[in-house]
Order: sequence, then structure tokens, then C-alpha cells
Amino acid sequence: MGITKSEHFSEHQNELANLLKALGHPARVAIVEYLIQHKQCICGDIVSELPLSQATISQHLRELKQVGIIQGNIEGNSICYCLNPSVFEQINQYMGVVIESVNKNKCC
Amino acid sequence: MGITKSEHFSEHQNELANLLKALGHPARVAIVEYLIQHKQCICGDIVSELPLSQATISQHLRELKQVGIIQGNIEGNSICYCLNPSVFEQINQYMGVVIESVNKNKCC
DNA sequence: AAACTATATTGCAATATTACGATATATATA
DNA sequence: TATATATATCGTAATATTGCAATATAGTTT
Repeated sequence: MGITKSEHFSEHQNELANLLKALGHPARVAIVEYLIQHKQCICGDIVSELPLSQATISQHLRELKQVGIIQGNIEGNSICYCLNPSVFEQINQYMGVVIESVNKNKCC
Repeated sequence: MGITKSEHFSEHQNELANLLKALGHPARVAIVEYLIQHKQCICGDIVSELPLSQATISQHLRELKQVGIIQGNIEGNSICYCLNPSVFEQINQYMGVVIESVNKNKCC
């Protein structure tokens, strides 16, 4: 197999899983952190900052874009990337609910 | 290839990515949510709640255990599972930092 | 227009993940 | 002890992911 049985799970479960999966690779975490560190949109030069080929980074950027984690605006002949905070807020909120409900029902 | 170049990234980046990757599958999200809904440790019966075979669920449970998301205690001839809130707190904290830093530096 | 720069896409090889049947293991119960 | 129940592991097939060289595309500059 190798195919995830998405149809058996709720839309919410699939969406959340896709979001977390997109962040579930060190190169993509590194891209997010690079965007944070630079405190602004980055036009170009992500490739030179990471130890991966241009093709590979382009692929990772596409995955991050697909789930809305980053946004890319064309700026001349380069592309300006920035983070979309609402996605992180969504994850944050979900984790908050988990934490709250676990703390309310300790048993192990 | 297919092999992630973990050695090129920081320990922190690899750890976070592993954690998020473990949650990046709808079946594993469903397992977490099932544990939340039941407001207590679940001894057995996870298999009958999910539309996947026993072998597949056992595999997913192992992945969740490996990164510390769940804990399993042997209880008679079944196993008692519960969530580990500290992992979720870790993710929550990370997301908080991202949100804060993005909101501080809007530019797109 | 030609050359240059930045990013995306294609094609492919290597490896990882997902899923499950079959089987193993371990405890509980008759 | 034999049988039942619960979970783990093995083996395997199908599919996905990762990574990169080569190439394509699009804008910029000379």
C-alpha cells in the first residue's frame, strides 16, 4: 500500500494532519525559522542558506505554500516569502485544547 | 533518494520535525482525539474504534509512543494508553514564538 | 535581442510510509 | 493445561517522499 486512507477520517483530521505533515521535515522547519529570524519577507536567497539543492528547496517551498504556511509574492525576478500566522494560530489553538483536556483528566 | 538529510539540520529542528511528522497522519490524529474524548486512559478497544486493521493501528501507536506523544502501561492483558501533555506544550510553545515573531514583523 | 538571474518543473533513483494478512507473544480464564 | 483475548512483529505490496541534475520558464539587465 503506502496510500493513506483519508476517506475514513474527518475533514478536520485530514486537514490538521496535512498541516502538521508539512511542518514535519527538518528542512521545512529550517525554512520557517529562517523566515522568522529575518524578521521580514525574504526575497530570494533561501537557497543559499540551506544545505540542499535549488530544486529540492523549491519543492519544500511548494509544500509549505500548498498548506498555507507560507505565502510567496512575485517581486521583480525573485519571490518574496513570508509566514502566514493564522496557520500557526490554528495549530496553537488545537494544542491548547489537547493540553487542557489532558490536564483535566490525568490518570496515568 | 528518499532519505532525509537530518545531519544537515540542528537537533532541535530534527526533533520538532519528528514530533510534527508523528502527528501528521489522520489516523494518528484520530487516535489522539479518541484519547481526548474519553477523558481517561483507554485500556484496549482503540482497534475497534478506527477503520484500520489491528496491525496498522499497532504500528501507528508505536510511532506515537516513539516520540512520546502517548504512553502505554500494561494492565492485565491489555494496554492502557494516555496522552503526554508535555509534548503538546512543547509544540504550543513553539507555535507561540512563531506567531509572536510574525505579528511583530508584518510586511506582506 | 542576448545574456543573466531566480524560481519551477520534469524525470528519475533511493528510501520511507502505509496497510494488512499471517504469525508470534503474553496474559487471562475456563 | 487448553483456549480465548489483546497486542506486537514480520513480510510484503503499493504508494509517497526526498533529493538532485537537467531543463524550462519568467523577469532583468546590458
